[in-house]
Amino acid sequence: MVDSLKPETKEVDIQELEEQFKSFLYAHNGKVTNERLALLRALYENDGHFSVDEILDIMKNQRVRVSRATVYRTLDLLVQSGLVKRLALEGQETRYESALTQGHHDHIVCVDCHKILEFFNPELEQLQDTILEQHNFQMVRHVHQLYGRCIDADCPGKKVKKRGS
Amino acid sequence: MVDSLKPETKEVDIQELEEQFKSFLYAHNGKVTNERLALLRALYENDGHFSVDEILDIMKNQRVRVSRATVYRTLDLLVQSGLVKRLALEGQETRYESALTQGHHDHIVCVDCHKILEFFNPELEQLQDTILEQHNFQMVRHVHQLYGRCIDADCPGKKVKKRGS
DNA sequence: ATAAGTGCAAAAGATTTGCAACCTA
DNA sequence: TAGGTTGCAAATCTTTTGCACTTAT
Repeated sequence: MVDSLKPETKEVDIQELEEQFKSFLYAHNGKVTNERLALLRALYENDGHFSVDEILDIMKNQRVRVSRATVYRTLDLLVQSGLVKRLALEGQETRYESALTQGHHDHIVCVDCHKILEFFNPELEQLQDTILEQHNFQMVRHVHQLYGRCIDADCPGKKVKKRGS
Repeated sequence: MVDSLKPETKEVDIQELEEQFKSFLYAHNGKVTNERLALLRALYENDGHFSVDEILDIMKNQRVRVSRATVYRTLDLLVQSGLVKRLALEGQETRYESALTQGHHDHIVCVDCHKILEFFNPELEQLQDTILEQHNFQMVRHVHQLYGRCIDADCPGKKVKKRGS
């Protein structure tokens, strides 16, 4: 029986996350700055997959002054620390999401409206491990994205179809 | 029973491919030029996953004069026509491969030496269809890449390990 | 002839980097 | 105070585009 679950959702404590990030920084000779903590919070207090521009907007709305360069540099740190995941989708900018609010998952993307859904399927995960093993590889990570057309009424793709152009 | 096959290999006739491409061009008000045919041949007479730079090198070696802009423009046409596949791998340039010498397949990539292997697993394909269906999406395509470390002796990742750095 | 293709150089978009001023520890 | 961090602007890198010239049909 095939079941594609939504990834499990976890309660995360921002305080605890900050501690984790601080530990990471300490271990890497890094310093704890307002910009860094604010970016961590921006990604965890908002739910979604954000582009760098969107992150800059979020922070601006929260009256946090930060440069684009610092956002890029900090995102690298957050990804290295494992607290944030980088999502390279085809045909759009790189996006970032909190890594600990959800269990591991992959993505479904609508090619018309760019909506992003998440899925998790244990069978799939198992199959991937087996395949890599068969080829004598040690798994590091995987990229798995399903691109399709959603059936939502407000999806631009749908509208175009109706006009029959 | 899990079996991750190598994708089936097909014999392709370059002449026939050229006809296919010409038909595509004709149907799109496009013209048949030397540059376009040469690029089609470059990708089919060489086996691999090539970056734009590599394609330019191949063509230069074959004494075909073509500009980078034309390569980009022609690759778009070839991808649209279905004769060539575009491969967006993380951390490296976009690559292109012939689409008809092999059946559908996905990729395994070594994060150390960037070696690319191909695999095909029917169960995996089936699972993906089911998942997309469950989420009310119409499948368009998918991106599936397994990143790992290969065990080959000449892989740079291996060498680093030996020194124990 | 005429619409489309080509090369070139400039433009665009995303990300990285050098550097002087500025903070954390 | 010493070394890491920040912002800014300049630099990179990849891909796209405007335009005058050339070619396929």
